[in-house]
Amino acid sequence: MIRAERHERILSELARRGTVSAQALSAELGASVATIRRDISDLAGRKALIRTHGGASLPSHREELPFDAKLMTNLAEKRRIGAEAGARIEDGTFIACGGGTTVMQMLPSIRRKSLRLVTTAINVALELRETQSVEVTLTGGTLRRRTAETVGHIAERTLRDINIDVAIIGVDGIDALRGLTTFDPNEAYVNRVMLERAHEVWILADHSKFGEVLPAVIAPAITAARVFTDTGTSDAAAAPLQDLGIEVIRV
Amino acid sequence: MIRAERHERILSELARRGTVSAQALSAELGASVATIRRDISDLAGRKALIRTHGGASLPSHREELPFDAKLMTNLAEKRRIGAEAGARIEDGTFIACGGGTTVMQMLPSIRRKSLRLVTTAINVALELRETQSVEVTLTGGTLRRRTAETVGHIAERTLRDINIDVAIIGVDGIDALRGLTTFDPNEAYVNRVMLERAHEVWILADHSKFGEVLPAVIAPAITAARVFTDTGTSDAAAAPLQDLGIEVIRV
DNA sequence: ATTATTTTGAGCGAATTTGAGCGCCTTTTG
DNA sequence: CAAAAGGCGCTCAAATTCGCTCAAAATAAT
Repeated sequence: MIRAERHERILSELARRGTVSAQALSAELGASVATIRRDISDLAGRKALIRTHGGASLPSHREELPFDAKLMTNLAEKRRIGAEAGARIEDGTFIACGGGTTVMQMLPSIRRKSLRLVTTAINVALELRETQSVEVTLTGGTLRRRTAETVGHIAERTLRDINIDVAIIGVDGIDALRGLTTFDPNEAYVNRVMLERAHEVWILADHSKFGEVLPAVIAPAITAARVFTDTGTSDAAAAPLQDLGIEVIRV
Repeated sequence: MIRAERHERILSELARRGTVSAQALSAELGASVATIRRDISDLAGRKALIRTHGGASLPSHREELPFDAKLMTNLAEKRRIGAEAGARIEDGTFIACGGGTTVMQMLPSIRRKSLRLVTTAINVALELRETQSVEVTLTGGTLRRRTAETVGHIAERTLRDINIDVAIIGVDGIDALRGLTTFDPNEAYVNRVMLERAHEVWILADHSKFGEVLPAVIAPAITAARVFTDTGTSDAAAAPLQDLGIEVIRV
């Protein structure tokens, strides 16, 4: 295992558990305690975590950090989900997407494709800025601080003027009976418009999102859609969706 | 296996896993470690990945913004110009701005103000993301790679629906006879709309911009406007503008 | 078919990383 | 409060990886 991978897994564990011991990491990652301690020192130098006696803990002010805790949770799963969805996109497609953490993990795969993309998220725009083969359009609108996504009537109107081939959205809750949900009503509404305007809908959701029902409703029921998730999603969780005729892709 | 195919597989593995070791790739692709290392070097040269000891990791494309302060010419002047313009903005104003390097230097001084701002530039949005007191709206539109600004009919339409108090734009060329100019025609046009929609126009231009005439015309003639520049701008350069009744503020 | 060019794999010294050992220090526990 | 336990910083040797050269192999050109 190379250093970068250990660093990533340390941050991922940290995001999940809040604190980690060098001992435990050593056992989990199969590296000596000395190496783990060196890694922790490296990451502490980058302010990605706080070094503590015996291990490390999450930094206090998450906002200013290079590694967002939410981005690091279930990172490996999100990568696989994103890569799988990205690999299935065909050249020439017109894509719409938001800025969820799983959607972000899709971007490395679409960088080599030739397509057009409209997004509400400045993160996505930034990440694809250098990519020659992808034409990026921003919806515009009011900027939400928490997610760096744009919402409101401007975003909505932009989307209504575009014929989208595939809408790819990450959701915070997916439930066969209660539909797709998220935290912010404004974002939910923009996502809903995206779904309405799209010929095809792909949903990215890691296993932790299944059965979750959150306040803001994107879609009250799931109809035609492809759901991408990880192998951590049980058959029992996937079955209700498949009964609705929805394709569930587990990677 | 041909080289292009290996490159493709390496990038695809990287998208899936986030990091890869040369060892693992060698086994998976059936090529020697030496060849894999050469491939990684090639891809690193194209900035498609980051070479690390023992393998490679995904690149982060977010830190290569054109507004890197280190690369900026006349930085000190731009800071003074931006600070002066920012200081003159009153609370409650509705501002429009682009994303020029000088405009970026204005942002620190508007952090503490309470105002609304519409911008074409994702950098501005990103910079003000954490600022509670400033409500940020993005115009949306097609993303220009070089400047990270949005242009086109979407940006234009957003601006046409807003009554702007002050439009603050950085220009690449300012000349009393030939007007305001910049490099990109698309950006020039969006800036023109911004000027039309604004009750007041403030122009930020360091001394190097005076007398410059560039291909894309923002405004063929300068009418009512305030020009902010540095003390490096000579009286001779400022006089023609002042003769037109334009206020030139040198800081 | 033969020659020229490019690509690949292996070998080797240099550089980097890793893991273990050993006093010293911090935390815990009785 | 003192002793024990565990963690830290440090050094050093072993293990890996790197950069480089060179010959074999594959590919392209004549």
